[in-house]
Amino acid sequence: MTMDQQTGLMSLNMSPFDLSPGPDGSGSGSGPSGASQQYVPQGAAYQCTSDQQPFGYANLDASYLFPTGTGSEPGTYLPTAGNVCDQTDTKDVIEELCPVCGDKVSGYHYGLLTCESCKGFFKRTVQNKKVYTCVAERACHIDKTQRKRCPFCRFQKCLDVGMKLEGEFVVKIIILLKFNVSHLLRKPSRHKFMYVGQVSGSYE
DNA sequence: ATAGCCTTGAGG
DNA sequence: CCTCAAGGCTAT
Repeated sequence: MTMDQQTGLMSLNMSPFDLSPGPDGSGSGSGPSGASQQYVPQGAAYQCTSDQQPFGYANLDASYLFPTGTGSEPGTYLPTAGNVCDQTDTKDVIEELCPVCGDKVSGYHYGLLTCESCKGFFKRTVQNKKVYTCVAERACHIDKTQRKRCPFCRFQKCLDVGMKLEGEFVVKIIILLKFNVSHLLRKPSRHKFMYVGQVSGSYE
């Protein structure tokens, strides 16, 4: 493997790959193309338990998870189809917000409702095999105004909330992760292998 | 590099 | 034919 691949994989592997299926076990790997408006992304990390700060990623903005405000102020997050907290029917009333940065969503992209910029960012990152580094502690706050500041944490958050590509490319990434990256880490992440299991299973 | 807009193609 | 998501294009 080339050095370029290695660094890329290291970058990917630093993200918490907890894309395990939701409680309904619907993690079949079916893509958004086959999804209706009921499509629920598999972003387990963003589901609701009151004490959830999974895996110690402080950049998971708690205000996105557990809104306490009225929802009237800009940037306030309320549950949407992309965030399966005990949903009331706020969807019809409140403009949907990107689970990554809180910007206005433009549709389903890579598995869930996101804004146009995060869609493009995710696309560029994956297609160009971008390798980012975080100058802080991989826990940067990501919102609409600060999303440009740390692409590492932004991409990490994209993965956290459940953005994913479909098809062969993902399988290749998973295989590479499984066979080439785990040994590079002193402490392999169990979450990574949860992800591997889910995705590889869907292609059996 | 980012983000908004446009084009394309697949599926219903 | 319509809708929607992926990818392309381009101004910033």
